[in-house]
Amino acid sequence: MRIQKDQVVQAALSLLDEAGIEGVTMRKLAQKLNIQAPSLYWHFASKTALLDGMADALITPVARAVKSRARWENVVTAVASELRGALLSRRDGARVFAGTYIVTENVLRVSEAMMGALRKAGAGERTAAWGCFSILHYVIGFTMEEQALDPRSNPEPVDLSKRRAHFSTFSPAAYPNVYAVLDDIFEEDLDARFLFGLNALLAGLKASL
Amino acid sequence: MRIQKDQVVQAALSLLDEAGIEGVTMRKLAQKLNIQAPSLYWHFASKTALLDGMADALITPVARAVKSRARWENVVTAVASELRGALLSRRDGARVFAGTYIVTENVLRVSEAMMGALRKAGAGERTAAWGCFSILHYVIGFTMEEQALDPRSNPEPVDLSKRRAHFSTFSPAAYPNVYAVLDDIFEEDLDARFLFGLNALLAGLKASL
DNA sequence: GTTGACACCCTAACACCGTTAGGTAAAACT
DNA sequence: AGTTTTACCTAACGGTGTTAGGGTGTCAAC
Repeated sequence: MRIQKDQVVQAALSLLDEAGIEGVTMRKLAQKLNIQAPSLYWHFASKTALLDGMADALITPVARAVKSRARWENVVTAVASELRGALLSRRDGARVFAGTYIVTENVLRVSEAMMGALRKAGAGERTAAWGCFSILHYVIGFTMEEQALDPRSNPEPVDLSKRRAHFSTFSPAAYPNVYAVLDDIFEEDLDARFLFGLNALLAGLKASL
Repeated sequence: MRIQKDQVVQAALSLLDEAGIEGVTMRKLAQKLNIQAPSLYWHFASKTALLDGMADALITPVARAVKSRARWENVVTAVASELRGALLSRRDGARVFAGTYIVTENVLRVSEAMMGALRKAGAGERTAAWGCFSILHYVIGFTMEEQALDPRSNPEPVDLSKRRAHFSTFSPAAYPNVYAVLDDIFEEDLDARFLFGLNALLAGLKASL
């Protein structure tokens, strides 16, 4: 065995960081591994399968060491934050993950940790299942948008003043409420914004126990 | 004017329904309009610009007739549901929307409606702004996943029994909580699931007013 | 010690992609 | 009538995922 599947995935993730999701091509990846592009098809049936492998590798660290002793809210928050962190750890990571639909041991482990916490909190089957998915959807949606605005992902970083200037091309009279909260729309503390929504979701779920 | 920008977008959306997001190519779109592919560049500077136009057209109907007289929770729920409906109205609609980052009148109108409702409920600037985005992220995350499993989007519809069978390849002992709530994971009433998460989020926001 | 299987990689090529350069006919404006 | 603008054209470039079919080294079995 000269090259293993896992090495290909690692090289692909490294390429992802360098070139972004659009720059991950079979030829460039092959070049990184000092082989020819068609040889990659020995390891992966298709590029989609490769992206699935990348997505799976991306979330491998999540919920690895989940301490179920903690209070259930803290467990859920920790897992959600770890997932966000994992997606953010690579350029376009959220896009890669959202673009695939995989059911692997890693995905199950994350779900298990979250559903376990919810059930421990006294949630019924339905509340645990749907609540878990609601949280995951929020995390993915948030992180995708967060990363789309990340300067690292964008060829030319969108600076804040330009975005505000673009907003000014619209009539303030037509969108009074948007203008009223403009400062908070452009707030850059994304950790705080993430936790705000997550806590709201969590509080809502807690109320329906 | 033989062909207007709007006609191109409409044809592109029609092509999207027929061929999916991967099937939307400049050549196929040109064929649909009885012109040659490079001519499309007269109307759009790039394919990305075209996709932006498609995303914008997709959400045009949302929050068109929002009755701000209603109770604020109902306004938020209505706008969120309309957004989900708009994304679901076209094959891969959520993927198209999530793949772009646009700030247009249509986007502002949706935000305005939602933030207006939140502020009317007594939310501070920050709660209104961040709460609005939390809801939008949830809607997009949910709808993306919903549509990824939609038989219409998938070449070969993933049937339920196969997905359950795939789950059985994993050890129930390792994932007891997942197995305990399996019936609810596979519940097919997606309207109910959507509203479940939305209501939780809404309840959480209400508590922090 | 030869044979065969298998793992891993190769070259060549196909059909398709987004995009650019440069030209052309018709319509609109002055 | 002359000029500009609009809306299209052909030809072509460099890139994409993927397939077909062939090679070469390693390692076990006879």
